[in-house]
Amino acid sequence: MVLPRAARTQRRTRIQEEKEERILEAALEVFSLHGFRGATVDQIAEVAGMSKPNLLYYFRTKEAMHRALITRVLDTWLDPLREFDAAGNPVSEIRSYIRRKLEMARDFPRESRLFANEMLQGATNIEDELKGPLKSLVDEKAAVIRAWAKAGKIARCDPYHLIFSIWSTTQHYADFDVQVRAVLGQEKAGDGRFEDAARFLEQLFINGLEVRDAAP
Amino acid sequence: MVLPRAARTQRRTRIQEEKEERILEAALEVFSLHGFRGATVDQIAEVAGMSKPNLLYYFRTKEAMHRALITRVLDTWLDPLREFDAAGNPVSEIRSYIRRKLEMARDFPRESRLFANEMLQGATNIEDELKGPLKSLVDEKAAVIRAWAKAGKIARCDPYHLIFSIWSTTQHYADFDVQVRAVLGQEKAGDGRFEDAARFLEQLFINGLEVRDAAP
DNA sequence: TGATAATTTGACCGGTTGGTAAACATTACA
DNA sequence: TGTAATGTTTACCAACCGGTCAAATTATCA
Repeated sequence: MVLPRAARTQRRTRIQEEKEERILEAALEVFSLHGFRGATVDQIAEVAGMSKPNLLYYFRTKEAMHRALITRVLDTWLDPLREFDAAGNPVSEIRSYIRRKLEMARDFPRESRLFANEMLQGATNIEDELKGPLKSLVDEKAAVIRAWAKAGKIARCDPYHLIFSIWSTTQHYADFDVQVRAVLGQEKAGDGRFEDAARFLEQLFINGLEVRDAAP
Repeated sequence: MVLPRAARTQRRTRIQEEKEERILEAALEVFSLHGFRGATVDQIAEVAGMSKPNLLYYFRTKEAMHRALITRVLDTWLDPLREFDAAGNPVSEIRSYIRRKLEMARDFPRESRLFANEMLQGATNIEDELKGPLKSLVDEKAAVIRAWAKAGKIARCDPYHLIFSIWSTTQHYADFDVQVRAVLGQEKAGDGRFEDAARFLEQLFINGLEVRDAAP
C-alpha cells in the first residue's frame, strides 16, 4: 500500500509513533520561532533529522503538521486553568494558578510562543477551538470567581479581565523573554527572574483582589 | 541618476515622502500580521498599491523596509513611558500610564503586534535597541518607582516586574485580540471591552500597590 | 520648451518553497 | 523464509521568493 501515513490502517506502528513524535517536536521548535508562514518544511525536516519527503510521508502537508501540533499542545496548555478549584480557598487558588502558569512559561516557552504566534496572526486555524472549548472553560471559571466575589471572599471585579491579566502577565515571561532579559540586564536576568516575578505577581493579585469597604 | 532612493540627494521630494509613507503603512500591515519571514515583498507592494520594483526603488531590500519601520514605530511606542513623571502623584501616574498604554493597544494594535512578532522571533534586529535606549529608559523609571516605594507612597515591590506587568496586561488587548473577542463572546466583545479592561486594571494595580503594614 | 533628473514598469533571474513520483530499503508476520 | 506492507530516498516539479535591469514614463526647472 502507498498511503497509510497518519491515516492509520488501524493501530500505529512503533516507528510511526516515534517519528511523529520527533516531527512534532521539531515543528514546535520551528513554528514557535517563525510562525506558520515563516516556518519552512525543509527547516522542520532538518531539525527532526530526516529528509523532507520522509517527513511528508507522515504529515501530508505543512498545514496538517501545524494542525496536529496545535491540537496536541492546546490541550495540555489549558490544564492549569482546569485545576482551578471552586471548592478551594480563593486566595490560594489564585496564587497557585499564577504559580502554575509561571512555571509553564518557564518550562514550556515554545508552547507559549506557538500560541502567541497563532493569536498574532489572526488564529484562523483555531478560532473554533477558541470560541468553543476555551470559551466554555473560561465561562465556567469566571462564574466561580464571580461567586467568590459575591460571597465577599475577594473584591468585586470582572472575572474575564482577571483571567486575561493572569494569562498575559505570566506568558509575558515566555513570549517576551528577549525583552525581559535585555531590560533586566545580565545581573538580574538569571533564573531568579521567575522567582522575582512570582513574588511580585502574587503580591499584586492577592493585594489587588483583597476585599475593600464596599460603597453602599 | 539611477540611485537616489532613500539615499537622498539632499532633501526629500514630495513624492518620496508620500510613497515612503504609503510603503511603511503597508509594511506595518503585513509585518505585524506575519512577522518578518512570513511577510512577502509582493504582498506589501500589493497593499501599498504599487509594483514591486517601484517599492524596491524606495527601499532597496525587505530588511531595509523592516528596519525603517521598526525604528520609526519604536520611538512613538515608548512615549507613554517617557511621560511617566517622577514629580507627579504615584497613584495617578500609574493610573494614567495604564490608561495611555491601553489607549495605544486600542488605537495602534498593529504597532503592538509588530513588536510582539519581533520579540517572539528573537528580536535579532532590535536587540541593541532593547539593551540600549529601552533599558536605560526603564532603569530610569524603575528608580522613580523604587523611590516612591521607599518614601512609603506605594507598596514595596520590584519596579521592573511592575513595568512588565503593565506592559503585558495592556498590550494583551492588542496582541491577543482574537482570543479576547472569542472568550468574551459577542455581547461583551464590543468596544466597551477597553473600558472594562481599564476599570479592572486600575483597580488591580492601584489596590495591589497600596501601602500595607510593613513587616518589622 | 527642452533637457535633465526622478519615477515607474515589464521582463527576467537564480534560489527557495511546498509538494510529488517512483524506485529502493526495511520491517512485520504468516 | 518469503512476501506484502511499511518506511525512506533521490530526483524532480511548478509556483513563489527577493531582487535586478534596462527601457519607458513623468516631474522639475532653467
